Amino acid sequence: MSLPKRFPDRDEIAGVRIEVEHLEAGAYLEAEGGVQERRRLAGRVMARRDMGSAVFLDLVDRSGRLQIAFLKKEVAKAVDVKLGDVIGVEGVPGKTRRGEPSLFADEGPLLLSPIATSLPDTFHGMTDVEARYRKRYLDLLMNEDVRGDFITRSRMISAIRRYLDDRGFLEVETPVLQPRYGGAFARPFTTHHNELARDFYLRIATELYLKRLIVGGLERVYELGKDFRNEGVSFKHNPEFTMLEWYEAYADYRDTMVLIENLVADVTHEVLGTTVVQFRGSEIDLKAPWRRLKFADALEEHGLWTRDEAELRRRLTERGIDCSKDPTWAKLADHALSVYVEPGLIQPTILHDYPVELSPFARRTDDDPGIVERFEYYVGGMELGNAYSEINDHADQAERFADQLKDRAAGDAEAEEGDPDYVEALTYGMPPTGGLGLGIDRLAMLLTGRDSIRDVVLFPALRDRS
RNA sequence: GGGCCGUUAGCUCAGUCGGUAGAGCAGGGGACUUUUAAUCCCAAGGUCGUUGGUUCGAACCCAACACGGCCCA
Repeated sequence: MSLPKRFPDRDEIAGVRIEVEHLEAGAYLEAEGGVQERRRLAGRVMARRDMGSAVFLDLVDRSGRLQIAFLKKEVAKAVDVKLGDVIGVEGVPGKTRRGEPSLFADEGPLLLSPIATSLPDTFHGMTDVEARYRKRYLDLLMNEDVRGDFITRSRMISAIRRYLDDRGFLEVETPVLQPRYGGAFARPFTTHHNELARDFYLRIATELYLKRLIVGGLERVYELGKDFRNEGVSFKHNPEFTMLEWYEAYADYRDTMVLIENLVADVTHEVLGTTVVQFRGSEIDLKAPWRRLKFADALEEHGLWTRDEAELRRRLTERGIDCSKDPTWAKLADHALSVYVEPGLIQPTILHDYPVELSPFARRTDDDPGIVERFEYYVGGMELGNAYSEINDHADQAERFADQLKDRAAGDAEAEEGDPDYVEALTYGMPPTGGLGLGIDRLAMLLTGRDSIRDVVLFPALRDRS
């Protein structure tokens, strides 16, 4: 026997539920003239209450859950479905005598796809964290809140696209396979192209390609896609993660600050109906404007602002910090920041004016050549992203790459390798440009109130179970 | 990398002092005229994460390993 290949003219369960909301107990949904309305629903059977000559099913689709009532004896006797079957039903919407919104089916359900195994416990759901990640389809099926979180994530992403599209940004796609990697401090994944007989890196950022497009005159571009970093896994790190980068010609980092704080606030309000979120035990308000804090002031608050490498190392070591893996001043300052400053940045904070050593693509400030026009923005003690006024002078950029190579020689494996092809692009001239990156998974954590990136990534990276 | 915790039926969990495996839900069979985790009866369901060790005997004690979680670095 062949099962149906389609179930046309389907209604959404949530919509039917709203339609019957106003009815009295025991009433049916009627159109003008007293004719009973009919609706067609499809979904998964998530509960069954069998009375013998009356059968009740709970049917679940993406939008919600509704009871299906089979009250005619012959029909009820023929209802042969088990928990987890995918069925289609047709009937009259209404409320039972006890007031439960229901679809009253006058014929048996149409089996669309039978379950060949058993669903997890429908009362306790699936709670084993490892099982939830490995069999996400069951997690989504059994846990409505999980389903809701991924719907929230999806809405958030489309709202971000809409926000940028409406402001004249062009969505573009640049290579995932790159002959050189750059645009961030991270170790890459390596792969091999057989025909071209060469290795490629999976991108760690889209930055250098997107800025070539600014050279090319596209003026406002963004890319929303996966980056890959061959690093540890934690509550805020997954080896592949979703990143938004945008570049805006004729803007500087102050313009970018205003754009990002408004984007996050507006997108959050559009998705959640409020700018207030709960995250890791804190109530956080994402509405603009956000607090501004200078990098140097942030470290000075903790008595850690000095440009002297030995002195900074001494102060950190004095406090019990292991600096053995921090070969440069830049690494030490970054370490100090992540230990003493970041965890305290709970309400949205724009940390700006970074030391030049940490920022190989950012333009120097007018006042101090050791400081660059760069900011990172933090919420809930977590970095959401990074932005700067982009270097558009080829000689300056070449010099920064050279400085990075010195750091590399000093033992910093994450320092930039340089990219002569990118420097060449800059020799053709690039308009002054503001650029920004935003960690999409981390923003999704904030909007869903989840503590772990694994709860907002559908299929998080796990070890093999051998 | 370190510490702690966990891993028993498809799922959620018990398992006492080391004496040979239990429940609920799901699945199978049956009863039942409006149920809400419906209820009731019957039968079935297991490589106790893996590998070693101790012991007359190990789900339980010991070691290593695997996977996961939390905390620390």
